[in-house]
Amino acid sequence: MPRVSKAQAEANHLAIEEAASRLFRERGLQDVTVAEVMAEAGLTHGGFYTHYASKDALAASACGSAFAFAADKWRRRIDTAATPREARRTIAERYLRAANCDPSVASCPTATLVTDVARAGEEHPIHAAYVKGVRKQIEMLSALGNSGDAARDRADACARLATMMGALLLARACHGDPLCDEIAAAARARLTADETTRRPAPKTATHASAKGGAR
Amino acid sequence: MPRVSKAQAEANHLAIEEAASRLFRERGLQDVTVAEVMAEAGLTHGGFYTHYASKDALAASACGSAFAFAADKWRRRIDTAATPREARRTIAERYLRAANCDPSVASCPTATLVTDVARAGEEHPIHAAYVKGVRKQIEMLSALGNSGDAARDRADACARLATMMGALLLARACHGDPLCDEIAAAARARLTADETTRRPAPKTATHASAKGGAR
DNA sequence: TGTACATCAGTGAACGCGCGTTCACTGATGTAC
DNA sequence: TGTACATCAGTGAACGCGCGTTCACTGATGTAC
Repeated sequence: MPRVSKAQAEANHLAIEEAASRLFRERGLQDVTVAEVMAEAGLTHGGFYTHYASKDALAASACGSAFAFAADKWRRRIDTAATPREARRTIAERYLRAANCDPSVASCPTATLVTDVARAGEEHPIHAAYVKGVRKQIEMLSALGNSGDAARDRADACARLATMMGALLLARACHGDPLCDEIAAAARARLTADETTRRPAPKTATHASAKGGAR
Repeated sequence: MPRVSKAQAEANHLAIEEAASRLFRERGLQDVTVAEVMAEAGLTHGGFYTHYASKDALAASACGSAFAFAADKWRRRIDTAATPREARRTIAERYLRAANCDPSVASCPTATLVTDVARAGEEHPIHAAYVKGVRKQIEMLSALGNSGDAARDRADACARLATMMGALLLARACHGDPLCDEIAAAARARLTADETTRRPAPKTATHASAKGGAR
């Protein structure tokens, strides 16, 4: 069986990365073994090192893939939404839908990998991939803002992402308890509430709607 | 050195639990070994099992301790604050202060243990301890609400906690990048913003302030 | 197009190491008299 | 109060097991002629 065609080897590489992307998000970096990832890809563990230099390198690569996949999903939601506000709401609703609150399901890498990345430290190859992915998400959400103030839109995007992933993680950890649904529902409600009622300050209520960013 | 006085044994037990509470929050359940916890408590690993049935049992117990300690801290902030609103703001500000955004520092168990608990599953002894701790935090925040609507106060508390711990985790994972400070600052600003400008609906603006809950 | 051979993706056994847990042992503690 | 002895908190070596990584080997692939 050894020596597989170049096309097959490439397909195997993709299968390994996809399996890793899902498994790492389902169970974390440490609970998933190299052998498991390889088995999931239909291979044996020995061949792993012809594809990646180490498990850490796979983690970084798979993290990047997971973010790319998530960004595509967000992009599609944005493109099909009628307005930026609808896009923001749809993204939040989908993010916090009940299915994602099951901790055994692989959901957003921002949430599922956050402690792994924090603990791994800045030198770990996954750190750069993670930060890049988060930055992209903040930029995407920020571009959906319509306060007319770019800095404000960006701060809103940061807070939104924090609320989304914080609620998702809390709900997942509380799965099996009524708190799970309660937290997810509260965050969904907060994130889809009519944001126009939240005024920047006593400043210019008309200014914002006049310059109104993305449409 | 064997056979230590009952008082000393009790002190050792406490030292083990305190070391575990801190280490688990700093580095997670899996990155901390039983031997490390015991060494931190000034003991050798062999004696561990006279104190706990297993590492999992220690994790559950230490989780409970961490939450109890956190609740005391919140309680003190509430008691010294002039108003519930000031208490809410102080708690959020302290929660997201720069020092806590260093991932090598043990901060709130809600944040630092969330993925460990989610992955451990509902049968793991830590699950009940964690959910109980989160419930208590939500209740404390909820009691600080002043919308005049208990259900609304509680939903606000859920969303607040999600934003707080989501931002803390994101900042910790992005430590070393400008995003770290940006996210923490954005969440602090959001959580300490003048909440009275955020109206429930076009409903009763006076109704809420009239019944106004905690004072 | 056909043949000979070097390459190298994948296999599966093995190596090292670390960690949770167990266990025989120790000797100060605390109790029974 | 003093003495004899059972208890048991703590020690440190050892056991099992799992996992990341290595390596000799295989045989189809792909290339050189």
